[in-house]
Amino acid sequence: VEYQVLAMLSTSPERTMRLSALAEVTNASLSRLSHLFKRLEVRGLVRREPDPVDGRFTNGILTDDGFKTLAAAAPGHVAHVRSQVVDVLSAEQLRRLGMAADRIMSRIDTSEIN
Amino acid sequence: VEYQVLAMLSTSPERTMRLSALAEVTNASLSRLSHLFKRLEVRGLVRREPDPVDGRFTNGILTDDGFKTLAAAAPGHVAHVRSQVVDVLSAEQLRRLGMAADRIMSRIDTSEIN
DNA sequence: AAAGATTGACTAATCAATCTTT
DNA sequence: AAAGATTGATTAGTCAATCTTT
Repeated sequence: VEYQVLAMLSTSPERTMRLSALAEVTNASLSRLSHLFKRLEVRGLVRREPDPVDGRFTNGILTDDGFKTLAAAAPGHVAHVRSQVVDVLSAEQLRRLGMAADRIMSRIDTSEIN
Repeated sequence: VEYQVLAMLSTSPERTMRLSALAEVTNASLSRLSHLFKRLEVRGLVRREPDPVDGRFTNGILTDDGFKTLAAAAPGHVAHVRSQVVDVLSAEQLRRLGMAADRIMSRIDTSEIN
């Protein structure tokens, strides 16, 4: 999830995303994301800013250090996922795995009582 | 994993299995399983015994209390998994999901350097 | 030495309660 | 009140080191 957060931020405009949006795309709870983001912040990889438009939102921003750290980690991370997951399945199998996972996650999301 | 441990024990001869075997079927590390088993033991759901044949093994045994707890939890647990996973996919999709997961897990297992 | 298992320290995730802004 | 987020306490998982038995 830490990698996902850094990666999502790196491809976003201004390298910025709302924490609630990050929680949603990573399928993490808001509480988990808040703790996780704090750890990244302590390490200097991200920072927070209240949304100037709507103060309820908090914007997460990737720092230059965070971008460098992501860039350094990416090749190894991608290679690892490829060798452990992607290369083990056919293109068709991988597509079907993704579809099944999406179905299950959306079912869980809609049935949850918060 | 706690549920899996209780369920596996309940269908084993003498309601007994080696901890290393439990770790393998649940895809948990031996360390994780040891901690988890200790928690179940504190709750009185399982107990340990050294294997009389080979003292390196530890046998995990389901207690009567553990069996009752499992029996009480099973209907709800099964219904939940069914509604969140099984019922969301077709029989064919479910079979393919299982096969893909098995492939990935066995790849991870064989590439691991302990 | 190797296999099975355990331990303790550290890190991460969960859960419920709380706070802020709208 | 509702949405977004945070906090602190508890529980769980990880990692490396260690112990026991073969």
